[in-house]
Amino acid sequence: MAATIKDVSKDANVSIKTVSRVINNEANVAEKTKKRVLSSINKLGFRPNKSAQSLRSKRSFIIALLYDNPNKAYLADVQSGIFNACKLTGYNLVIQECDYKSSDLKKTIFEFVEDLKIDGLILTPPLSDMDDFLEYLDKHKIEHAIIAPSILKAESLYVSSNDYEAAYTLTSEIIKHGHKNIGFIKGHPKHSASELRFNGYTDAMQNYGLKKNNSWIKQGNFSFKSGFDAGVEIFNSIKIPTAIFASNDSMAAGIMKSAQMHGLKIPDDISLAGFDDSPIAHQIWPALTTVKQPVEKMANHAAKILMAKFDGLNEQSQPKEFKSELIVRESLKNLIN
Amino acid sequence: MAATIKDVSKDANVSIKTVSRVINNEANVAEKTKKRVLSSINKLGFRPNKSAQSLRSKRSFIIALLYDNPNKAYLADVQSGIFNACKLTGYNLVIQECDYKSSDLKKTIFEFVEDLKIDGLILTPPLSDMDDFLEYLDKHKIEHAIIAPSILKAESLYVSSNDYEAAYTLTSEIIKHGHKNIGFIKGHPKHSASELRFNGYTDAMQNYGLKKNNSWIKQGNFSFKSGFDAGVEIFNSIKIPTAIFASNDSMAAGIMKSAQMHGLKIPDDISLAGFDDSPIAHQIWPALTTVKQPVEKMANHAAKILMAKFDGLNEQSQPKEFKSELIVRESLKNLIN
DNA sequence: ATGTATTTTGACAACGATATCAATGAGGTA
DNA sequence: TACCTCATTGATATCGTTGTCAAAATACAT
Repeated sequence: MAATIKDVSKDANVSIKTVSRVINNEANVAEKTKKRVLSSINKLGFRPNKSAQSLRSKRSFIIALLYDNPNKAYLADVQSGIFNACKLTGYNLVIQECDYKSSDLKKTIFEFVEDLKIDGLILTPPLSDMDDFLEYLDKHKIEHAIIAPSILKAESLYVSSNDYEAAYTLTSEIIKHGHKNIGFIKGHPKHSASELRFNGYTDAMQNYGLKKNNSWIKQGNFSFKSGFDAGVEIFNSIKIPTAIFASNDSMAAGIMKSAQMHGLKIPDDISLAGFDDSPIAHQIWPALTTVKQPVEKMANHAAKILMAKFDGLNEQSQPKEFKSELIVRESLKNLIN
Repeated sequence: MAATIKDVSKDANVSIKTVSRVINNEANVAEKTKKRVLSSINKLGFRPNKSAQSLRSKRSFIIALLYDNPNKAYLADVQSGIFNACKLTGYNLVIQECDYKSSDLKKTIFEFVEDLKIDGLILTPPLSDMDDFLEYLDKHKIEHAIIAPSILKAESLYVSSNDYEAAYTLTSEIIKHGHKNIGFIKGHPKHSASELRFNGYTDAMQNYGLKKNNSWIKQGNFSFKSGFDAGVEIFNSIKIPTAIFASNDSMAAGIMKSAQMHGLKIPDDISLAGFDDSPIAHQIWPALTTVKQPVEKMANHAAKILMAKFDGLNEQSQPKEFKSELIVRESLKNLIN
């Protein structure tokens, strides 16, 4: 039978309350007492009963990851980052898939949080940008950390990446390779990253004095198929660009496939660039020039600042922006010389 | 403030115990009483406090998914299948990444299960085949359902797919396309599927009177890189096969990349086949001939039979074998005529 | 009508922690 | 010594359920 506080208290010859104090690292326990209690805890292999803790103290040491049908690799990275943060602190992770369009999203999540006494949530796009949902969480004092929100509110916990800059840099890189006719595939309209990336592209084009051609700019939704379809449209048009920048790698892979089916060689006939550095970026040939986002690290940090908040630690609580890294691979042709 | 059993019992004018009986669907509650209680529950919006339930009854209505660094798409599918099963029953899902090589795997999982009062586990390969771990779970009466174990024990809960048959069928299909020189890339040695798939290949070759060539048979580990490396080796050898069957799609994609870098055209110079129908199978060009496993359905069923067991339902509890589906795409050339 | 079996119900303890608040002890001051 | 303060400790109530077991109500047989 597992040991209880009572057992420990007897063994250490103190009251159960004192043991509780030690467990919870409360102030005002004499050093000597604390040592004695800790050694009893160790000796008996005592681990607090989480249900009882949770019942009394209304917290569970569980955090939840909320997501809506994201890219699988992205989800796995996020999850892994959070999980590793949890391992350090002893928190557990439950996952909750949800439908951001559902009318009872709020109710579902509220009950989920209440029932499990979830200590806090981690939100991924597109939930990260649902203002009324975020407001609802605030109103009901449901703690949460947001991954990649579009609006960075100082008072909220979030991690973000420099999507705009990275897209600007990547576009510049394409231009520096001598390209002037550059198409763009937009991402999912509900993901804030889509707009940021598009803006990065737009501003770079403008600053280098290049003109955008609207027939080379297509709306996608981050899926392979949407990239493929966009590719088909573009390649069937009268004049095709020399390079296409897709807002993520899946769509870039879709374009690559449509190009290849169209008899176009990459990068000789058309250069491509993606975003995210998902596995597919280097699993196709030629490998994609792309931008690597430290997704796992971001998620890890999101979890850390969330949990730090529970423990009243504030030092780490600053929102943090993570830098992306440009990865130049074979899919981009140098037109100069 | 959320309503408690006490509130309901007052409202329905019964004892709290009777309310508890209704909540738990226990026998021997008069129909009339039950109705009255249910309507009070509804009226007050009562939801049982899980911490209290868990504390008293030692169950949590939580199941856990255990995995060790699998393919990301596979993980996402498994997770999604389980999650959908949970949604129907009101269970929650917590995920636990673990290291199958770790020496304190047992201890970690035991404490995890005890602390959270986890009702049951779902195991994915390679954990599905760790006999001493499974024995340990049995010994400590930790309920679990196993996805794709190699040894199908009648007394345990599992779901499996027909890897052997599917590999046999796919190999036959390759042979029927006129191929005689067929290479094979083995999967991760700790995953039982690896052996089954290899056996399917071996037996098909034998039954069609074809000889295996050991320099075309390479050990991989299901990763893209291991496929790539195997491809490099094979394509650098003096004589190359006309087709290669890789035990999964990632490795097949790896081979494809190495082939393309080697200047080989697919399927004209070399035919390829994979296994799993992961996203990459159709995101590359030419798309891979492969075998589609109903991973999500399998995981869904695993979760269902596990939860059915908790509720004493046995009807659904039969282990179930799921059938894979052959998907012929462009990566396989017909050599006949 | 009576006794017996069975169904239905409720009073109260228990699960294992934390919260409240009062009691104790140590240290300092007059 | 007597008094006060503040750190340390413990007795007991409490969180919201389910488990135990006995009482009450009902059904059934004689």
